[in-house]
Amino acid sequence: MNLKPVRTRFAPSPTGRMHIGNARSALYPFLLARRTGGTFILRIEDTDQKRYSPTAEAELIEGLGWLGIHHDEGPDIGGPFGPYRQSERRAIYHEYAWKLVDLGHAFPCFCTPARLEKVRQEQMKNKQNPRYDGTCRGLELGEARRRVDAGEKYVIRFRMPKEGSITATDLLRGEIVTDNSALDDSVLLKSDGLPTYHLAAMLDDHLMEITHVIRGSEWLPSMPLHVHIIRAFGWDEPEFVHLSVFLKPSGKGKLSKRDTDQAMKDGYSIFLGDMQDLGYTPEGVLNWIALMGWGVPEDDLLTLDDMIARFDIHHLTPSPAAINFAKLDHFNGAHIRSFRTEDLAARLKPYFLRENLAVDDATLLKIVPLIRERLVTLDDCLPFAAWFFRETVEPKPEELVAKGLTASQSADAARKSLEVLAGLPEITPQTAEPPMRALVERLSLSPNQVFGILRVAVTGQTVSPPLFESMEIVGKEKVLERVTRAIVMLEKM
RNA sequence: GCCCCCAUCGUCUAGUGGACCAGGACGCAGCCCUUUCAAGGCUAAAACUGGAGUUCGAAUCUCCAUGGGGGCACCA
Repeated sequence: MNLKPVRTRFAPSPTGRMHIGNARSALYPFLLARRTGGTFILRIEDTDQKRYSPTAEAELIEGLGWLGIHHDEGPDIGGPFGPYRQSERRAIYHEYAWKLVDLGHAFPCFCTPARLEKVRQEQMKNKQNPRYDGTCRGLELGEARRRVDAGEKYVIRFRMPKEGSITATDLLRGEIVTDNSALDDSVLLKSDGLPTYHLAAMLDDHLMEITHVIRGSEWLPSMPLHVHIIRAFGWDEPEFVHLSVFLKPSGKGKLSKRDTDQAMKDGYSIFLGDMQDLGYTPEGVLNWIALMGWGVPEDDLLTLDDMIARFDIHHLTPSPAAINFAKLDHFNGAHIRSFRTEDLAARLKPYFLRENLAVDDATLLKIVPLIRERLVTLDDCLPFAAWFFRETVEPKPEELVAKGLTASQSADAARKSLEVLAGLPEITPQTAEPPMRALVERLSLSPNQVFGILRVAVTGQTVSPPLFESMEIVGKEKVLERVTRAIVMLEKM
């Protein structure tokens, strides 16, 4: 792999919520930049004032920060190639668009949207390809300038050659040859003075000295146009890499609103903003999205640093990938298991606080090792451990009855257990487990039965962290109190 | 309608003409461990879309078909 420092960029348009597709489009260029000791840039492509969403940019930056994908230059931190927000680069686009006119590669166009729409309808009706009909293409430049100066509304279109073909190269797919006759006189500068993506992105990538353009495959069909624009200026084009799209879990089609709604019902989401609430970690999410479209040999449990060390653009795959939430869960759980106790405790704490539980750090630190390997998402700490932070537990009477025993038999087992536990100086796995096992033996019952009764009595639930470890944390006094109460409940049944 | 891209287990993928009766991971099933739930260990089932060609030899190269995806805006 060529390790010359690259300059890459993530160039989202702030129009909606940040999702895993965006995240991956940021991840790969980031990895390439870090891998080569290069530079990763954030550029905001806000040239569509109709679709602009003021909260989107903040969400984008927040999402990147959460994942640990930090940019070296961007609208929030500046840099030598700014501004990094396209709406602030108006003058540049204007200048270069007219430069292209002067070079003969573009022309001003005065056609009204209404007329163009009519032409398009006509063409569709005649089963022709919808495209610009060339009305202003032959306009004399002096005349065109006069009309512009007179204040007439205009756009600037690229003057696409009528003949010949163009060869564009995608790093993952190789050379793609396109007949120019299949290409259109696309608009470069809109009548509001702002550029279209085609002009803005090519210009900025050149001006910001981007060496590798890594973007979604929805841009593949317009790559020939982009290469035309770049060459019209006399520049060399960067390396292009078009990432495959994410498909819905079934693999049939891309994700729709309906699919994302369904995912949310199942406790999943593709939006970064939701994923944190759902208990996903940046490590898990990153690992998940990184491996959709990147074939990493051997171990696939990767941290960001692992990814940087192994990233190779040639191992990206061009085919679409169906998302698989089960795999997200796997990676999330695996990363959680790898966290140090203090780290995991700190990450879990907000989820307890969210439920208004009185978490104290010392207790939390003791709980973490007990629940660590049981967590798939961070908020799974609640069903396992929320009860530790409540004054009392509320066992269901029927759950106190052990399998295969009656209520009074269960009460009896509980009474005998209470005697054993009460006789201990303190309850720890070391002190309590041997005598309790001996008791089980003496009663000719199974550990499952007796420990089950105690589990429900002490934790209030049938599923919990290991029993004796939990008892140690809760403390002898509360354990005896709760077992006593359970006996009363059983006797009343 | 036209243009472009893609195609290996259910899913993500390894594989760049012989080392492939196709490897890994997730999921699924079974077993082991086990006080619940997990985690962990072991085992199993599971794929080269189809057809022509090139070649001594093809998952790998070519063509066609099929399927899937994307695009054809004064949106990105």
